[in-house]
Amino acid sequence: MKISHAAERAGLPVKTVRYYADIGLVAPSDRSAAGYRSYDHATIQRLIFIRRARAFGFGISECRELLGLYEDDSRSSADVKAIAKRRLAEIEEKQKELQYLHDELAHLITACRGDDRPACPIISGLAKPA
Amino acid sequence: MKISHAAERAGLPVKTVRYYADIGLVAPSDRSAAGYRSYDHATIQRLIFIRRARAFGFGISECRELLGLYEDDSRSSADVKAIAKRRLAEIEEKQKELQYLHDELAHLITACRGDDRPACPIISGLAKPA
DNA sequence: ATAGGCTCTCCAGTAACTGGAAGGTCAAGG
DNA sequence: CCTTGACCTTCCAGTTACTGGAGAGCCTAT
Repeated sequence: MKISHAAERAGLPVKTVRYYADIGLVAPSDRSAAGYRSYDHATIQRLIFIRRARAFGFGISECRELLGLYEDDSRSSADVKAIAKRRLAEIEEKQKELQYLHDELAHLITACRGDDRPACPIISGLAKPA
Repeated sequence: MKISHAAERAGLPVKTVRYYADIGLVAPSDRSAAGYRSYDHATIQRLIFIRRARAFGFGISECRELLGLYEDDSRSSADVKAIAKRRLAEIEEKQKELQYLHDELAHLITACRGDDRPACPIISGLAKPA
């Protein structure tokens, strides 16, 4: 299967599939005589796996780790769980941050009349000290 | 006031202050004979404004817009409110996304026994179709 | 006079792609 | 047989918002 087909199956842009090959994340299963990348079923599965892991916010290096575990039939589920838990903690951290931003910004917006006069609590709020 | 002093007052790394000067976001108020950047009170206020806006997640180009409004005494508060609202919507979008990720990942983690056996719902969950 | 602590500019690298240019390959149609 | 068009290839540059480092200049104190 040539790259555009494989990319479509995996739900990724062609450019990205090529990129993953370049950085050695998912190598094509073969190359045609003309040098065309060729992808078989297992390789496409790997691409799908990566797409989903990325969608979960795992970075490329974490994807590499996870892919290793995915391919390794003798892995322990504890290894995977550890990585996932780390990621979950990061997500929760980010959620707290966002909640804080949200509340403060919403507060400023509520305080702003939004008319054609210059007085604006948003601007003053941003200009404040630390 | 030389750059390190100004950076400290503004709560930014020196490198960043120099960077902001390079991209024309906050120019130093003056240059010494030796070419040293020099920052006065108003300029430092601008740096602080930017730091806070960045902390709110506004991108550099939005900061540029906001800074323009900050400096413009004849601005309407409506202009500022519009930008802030856009940003708030983005934050809320991101929050929904994160919530979804959080729940799905937490679900997978709960389902995983985390022992030394290979069976792992996290891995299978990531490998699943679309 | 020299040591240290500033400062300057410029270059390169980060994460994870994305876009584009220049050129090779392949099947179908005229 | 030739051309057209849709593919494919590689490589280079740009994106965001910095950050680190090299090499060199400046300034103050001892």
